[in-house]
Amino acid sequence: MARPQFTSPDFLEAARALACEHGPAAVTVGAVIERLGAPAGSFYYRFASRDLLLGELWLKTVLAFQEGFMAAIKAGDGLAAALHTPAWARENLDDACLLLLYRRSDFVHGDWPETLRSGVISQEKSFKTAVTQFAQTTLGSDCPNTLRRVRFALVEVPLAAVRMHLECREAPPPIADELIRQTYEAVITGRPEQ
Amino acid sequence: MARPQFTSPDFLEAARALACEHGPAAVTVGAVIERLGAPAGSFYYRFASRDLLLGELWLKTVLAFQEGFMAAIKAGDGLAAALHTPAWARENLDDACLLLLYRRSDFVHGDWPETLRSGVISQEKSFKTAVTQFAQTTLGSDCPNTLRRVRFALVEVPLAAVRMHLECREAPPPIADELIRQTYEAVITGRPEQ
DNA sequence: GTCCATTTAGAATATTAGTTCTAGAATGTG
DNA sequence: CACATTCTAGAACTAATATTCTAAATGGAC
Repeated sequence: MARPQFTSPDFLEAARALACEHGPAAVTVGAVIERLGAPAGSFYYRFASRDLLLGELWLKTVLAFQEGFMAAIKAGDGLAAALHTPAWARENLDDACLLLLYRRSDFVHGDWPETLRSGVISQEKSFKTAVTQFAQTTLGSDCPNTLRRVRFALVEVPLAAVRMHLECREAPPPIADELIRQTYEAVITGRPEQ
Repeated sequence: MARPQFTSPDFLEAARALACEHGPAAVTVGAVIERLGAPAGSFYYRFASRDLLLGELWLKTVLAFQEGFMAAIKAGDGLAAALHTPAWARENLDDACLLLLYRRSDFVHGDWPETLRSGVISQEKSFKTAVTQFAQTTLGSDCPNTLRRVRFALVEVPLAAVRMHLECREAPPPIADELIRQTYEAVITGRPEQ
């Protein structure tokens, strides 16, 4: 059998480079194969479609990100979970640009390919249950407003604090962590009952 | 002279509707003229290019948003400026979806058309000087970290608090304001010196 | 060495979208 | 009632992109 010259990871890596430099829209099949010097046939031998490539790229990246977040939140350490965003972004600048600067729908519009659907659903689910569990055990409630509060402090604010730096392709500076921490204390620690 | 049947505002309005429902990428010339029942020629009689249409749409919307923000910040009321985002989003749900859910570069990639460039530059400039002035007069400093802090509390956090609701095309609920206020107090009011 | 699955190779095809072009209709003005 | 200007009309053109297809090269197994 012929020796594989262009493997799936090769294509994913090329796609990642293009996505974090110019956004997911720049990840055209043409651009990917040109970057790799591969023919179109080799690409379609590995991936049934462009959607599948971008879907795999996104899913792989979000799962890598979520790993540390889930560990912290399951340990009951909400502040560590909030600070995971800048920390992970520093360690994985390219992946962070790709994941945190764009929306999931920029990678896959509409319906996800059958193959990836279960992966995305389980990713969403495990995230939601972890947040709910944290709200319940740490704040003693999982009413909508408490969940909203947790999501704000653990997800939205860290993302907001980090975004402008990622837009310059720079690692988030220490002030980002400080802002996240202060917000966390005001919004979560400050009111453990409501 | 022939009576105008399809005016510039007509095209802008159709583009706005498409953009806030399906994102700026869905604003194709074909979709716009189909929505209006206009021929392609009429569109290009009003707009030199698709870029110009999307550029005008974005600029018009951002200026409408900025109006209230600038009024509050120039009055020295930082909290009011921060709360302007959810307030404006409630009053202008469609415009908010368009403006706050996407990035400027989703509307115009790369260079802006000559006609709009000065408008965009002056918009950026007036925003920056207002923020700097606020930092100086209210916090007594305009060092990078103070500016970062102000930008966080007045722009990034309000945006983060509002985004998930806009994604469902819903008005931000009161809890959004509460989170913005608590963050503002922790990050700005709480430390008027550093 | 022949055979076969694997993989490369890239030309051909299809679709979508932006833009241009030419012809003609509408309407205020002289 | 011409006539010039403004605008409509939509076919035609161009470029980019995803995808398919057929042929051939590769390299291990028998």
